Amino acid sequence: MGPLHITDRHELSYRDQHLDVDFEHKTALLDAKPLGLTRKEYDLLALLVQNAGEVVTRETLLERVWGYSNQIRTRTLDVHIRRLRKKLGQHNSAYIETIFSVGYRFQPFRAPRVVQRLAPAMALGA
Amino acid sequence: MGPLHITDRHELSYRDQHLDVDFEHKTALLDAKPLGLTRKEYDLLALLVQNAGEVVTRETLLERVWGYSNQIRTRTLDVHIRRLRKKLGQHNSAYIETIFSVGYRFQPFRAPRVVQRLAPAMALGA
DNA sequence: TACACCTTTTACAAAACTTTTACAAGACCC
DNA sequence: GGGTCTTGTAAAAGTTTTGTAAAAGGTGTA
Repeated sequence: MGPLHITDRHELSYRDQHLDVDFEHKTALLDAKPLGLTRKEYDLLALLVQNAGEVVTRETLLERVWGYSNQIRTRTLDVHIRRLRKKLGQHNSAYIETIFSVGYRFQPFRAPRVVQRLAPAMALGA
Repeated sequence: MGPLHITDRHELSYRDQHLDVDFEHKTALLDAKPLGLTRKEYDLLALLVQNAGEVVTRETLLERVWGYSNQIRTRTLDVHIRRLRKKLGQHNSAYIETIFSVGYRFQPFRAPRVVQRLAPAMALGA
C-alpha cells in the first residue's frame, strides 16, 4: 500500500521507558496506552525511530513516507510532525528534535547523547 | 607532531583533547558535548580544521564557505569567527588564531606544558 | 448522500540563522 | 604619537525555515 518499506534494521520493536513501537503490528504505546496514530503518523514515527539518534533529512522523510520526489514544496511534513509531537505529549520535544534546515532526529528517552565515544586519549601525560 | 595528519586526504574526523569534529555527520563536540553549530559556523570550522596548522586566507574562506568572489566587502566572516570562538569557549583563542591582514589559522589543542619548577613554587601570595 | 476521519494546503506567527551597520579596539608603519 | 588599515564586537536588520491553527480536500463506509 504505502511507499514505505522499512527494512533498514530488522528490529521487531522499539522500547524505552515511555515509548513502545511494534513494527510488526504497526502500533505504538506511550506509557502503556495506545497512541492512536494514523497511518502517516505511524510511518513517520517508525522511520524516525528506526533511525534513532541520527538525523533523517526532510528529503528522505518526504521520499520514504510520502513518495514525493525532491523539489516538491509542501508543509505536510511539518504538520505531521506537529501532530506526532502532540500525541507524544510531555516528552515530545525530547523525542523529536528539529535539525534546522536539514530534518528531524528521534532521540531515545534519556539516551546517551554521545554518538562516538571519545577514545582513550593518546595524550602523553595521560 | 600533532594528533592530526592532514595533507590532501579526506579525513573522516578530527579529534584532539577537547574538540571532536565529525566531517561525515557534520557535527562537532567540545569536551564530549555537542557544540550546536549552525550550518555556516560548521562549514567555517570544518574548513579551518581541515587545514589545521596552516593559514587559510580570508579570500579562501569567503570563496569556499560563502561562494563569494573576491572584491566583495563584507564583515560576515568576522562575525562568524566571533561566534565560533564564543562557542569554543575557553579554548577559542588557542584554537583560532588571527593572522593579521591574511586570514585565520586553526591550531590543534596542545596540552599546557607542565612547567617543572625546581623550587617548590606554590607561592600563592606572591 | 451523509458522515466521520484523515491528509494536504493555506496563511500567518514565531524562531533560527545570516548579513549588515556602526563604532571600538588593535596592529602596522612612518 | 599620529595616521591608517584591519579586526572585534554588539546590535539591528534582513532572510529563510519551522510551528501552528484553521480551512479545504480527499477517502471510505454505512
